[in-house]
Amino acid sequence: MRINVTPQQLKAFLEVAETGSFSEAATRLALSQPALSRTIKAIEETLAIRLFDRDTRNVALTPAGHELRPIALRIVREFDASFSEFSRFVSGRRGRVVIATLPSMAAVLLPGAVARFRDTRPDVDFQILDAHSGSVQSAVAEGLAEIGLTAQPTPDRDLVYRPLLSDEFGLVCRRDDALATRDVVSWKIFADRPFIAMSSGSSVRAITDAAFLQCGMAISPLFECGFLATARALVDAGLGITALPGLTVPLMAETGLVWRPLVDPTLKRSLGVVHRAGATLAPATQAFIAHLRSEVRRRERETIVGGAIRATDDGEAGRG
Amino acid sequence: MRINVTPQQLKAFLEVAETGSFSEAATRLALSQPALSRTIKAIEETLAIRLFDRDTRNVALTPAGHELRPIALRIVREFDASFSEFSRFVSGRRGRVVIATLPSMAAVLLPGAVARFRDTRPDVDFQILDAHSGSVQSAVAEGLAEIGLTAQPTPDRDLVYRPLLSDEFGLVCRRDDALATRDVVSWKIFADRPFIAMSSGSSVRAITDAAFLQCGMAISPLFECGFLATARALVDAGLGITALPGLTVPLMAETGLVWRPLVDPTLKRSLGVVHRAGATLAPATQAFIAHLRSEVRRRERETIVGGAIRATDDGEAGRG
DNA sequence: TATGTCCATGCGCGATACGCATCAAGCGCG
DNA sequence: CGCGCTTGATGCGTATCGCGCATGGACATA
Repeated sequence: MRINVTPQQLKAFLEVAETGSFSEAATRLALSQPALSRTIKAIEETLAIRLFDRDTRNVALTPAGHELRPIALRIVREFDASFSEFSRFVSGRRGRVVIATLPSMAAVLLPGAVARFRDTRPDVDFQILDAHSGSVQSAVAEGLAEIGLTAQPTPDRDLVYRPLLSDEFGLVCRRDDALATRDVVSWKIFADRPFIAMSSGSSVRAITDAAFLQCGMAISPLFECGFLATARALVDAGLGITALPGLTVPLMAETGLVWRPLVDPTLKRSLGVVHRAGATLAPATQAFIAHLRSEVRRRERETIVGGAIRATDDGEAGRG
Repeated sequence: MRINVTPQQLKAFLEVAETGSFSEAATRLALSQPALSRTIKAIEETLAIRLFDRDTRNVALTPAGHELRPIALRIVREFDASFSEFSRFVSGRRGRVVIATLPSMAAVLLPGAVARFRDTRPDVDFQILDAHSGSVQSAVAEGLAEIGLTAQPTPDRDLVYRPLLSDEFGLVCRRDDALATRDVVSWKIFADRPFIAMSSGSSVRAITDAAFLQCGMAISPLFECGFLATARALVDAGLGITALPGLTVPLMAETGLVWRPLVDPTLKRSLGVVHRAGATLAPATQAFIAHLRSEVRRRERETIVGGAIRATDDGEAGRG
């Protein structure tokens, strides 16, 4: 004899109780009548009590049956409700996405991506922790965030990195700067002009340092900024120029600043998703990553359409 | 693949989640480790999502596992609580006993029986409907009461009657009546003395009518009473004498009335339990019927001990 | 009395669940 | 650095279960 009753059996019991007929209940349950007879018998044996007084003509609940009915109803409903709710989680329609991200991603790519994602999945909540690249990595490693959006991290066997987009570095200067009219600018320009650097530990700084090393230049920064807004303000004030990835362009859209590709060398940072190795991601999170990829593809298409858009507008600005 | 998850499986899931080990959980579940591995795998396939990130060294909940845990806990607890409560019903420790009963049983036998029954089963509630014998029968037949305590009913294929005790008829007169000193009295006495009858439809009246018929006497009642208390008061007032079953003696214990067995013929009414044929009785009700039988046996023992007790006291009066 | 309906049961088959034995992968100790 | 222990996964054989089909028995209706 089975030790416990299953929800299936309770549903069978309820169906018989409701219809007052084994045959009818069996039909509704898509089961043969003999099978249902035995199912009820099995429950009765498990519970050690008769649930229906039945002869060939009538089927009626015993007192025990009456007692069981509300219990079975409650359990079956709870069961169904719980698993239908859980299935919403499984399909990614419900959940919480916790993301650690670089400030540039947080400010530029994420808001629109999250907003559009929630258009179709309003019951997915987000928690966004913005931090510099090192902190992003550790937040993911410690489980504070499920995924991180950051530059390619130092190899770590406990972390998985998958690239999302390539972010090309360019010169940022005032609109009235002579450089503003050039199609491209060489990194060597920083030998002649004051350089405003991002602070150590940021992924941008790592790249600019590498660029100068590659060009054989020893550049001493005029300023070191922790925030893009600071760097932007300094450039705007005419104190110098800087090099920033293209992703940050939208942040300067409303200022008088201009972004021009830097060449010799052309440098890109890889931005992508990190998460713990061996840790399954929540369905909503997986869905969001897929959504991010489509967002990136959309951005790339729009960028290709015309250079004009690239410098003055972007996908985000074009949206309500 | 099984269509639905069983509480068993949820318990297995919770055990693994709690112990963080398949082997340990399998031991606690009294299951082999391979069986548990397959159980978890089955749940994951049913829910179409991975619940544990596991390798040979670590077992950790996935986001879906974290999501499922409180759900599983709630369901399992509800399940266990419901069935442990239900088992109290099955064992007769909880429930409601609805009894239709003759007034004499209601007043004499039942109070003590119910009180003692509830000493050991405090969670069994009682509903007692007192009515005359015909009403008792119909109350049971209509399902208003689960069982009836009444005189043997007219045969009815929808009702089952099982005798509980034999209730001998006796004379009821004032203590200062000459009859009070007799050991026994003949029914013929009613030819010479005013007779106070119970109203038609009562089981007592049916017997007294039969007695007079058997003795070839045509007795016209002085009064017809619906209630025993009325008959008692009339006898007490010296307006006549009456014949009542021994069970009603305790009701007269505090009055100046005396009960003496009536002979020629010795008449007894059979009192017992009726219930609907084919209707399973609730466990608490069955237990109460069994308890009633033991109560009756106890009464009979006490009655046998001495006639003195019979006339002036009874089992009920001896109880605090 | 004949017939139809309804629940129970015998029977056989396919699916399931389990334990045993074994495998593959990591960790720890010597 | 390798051996052994531990742990979860998997192949395999067996016992049990759950189901449908066919049938039986009881009752109501005509």
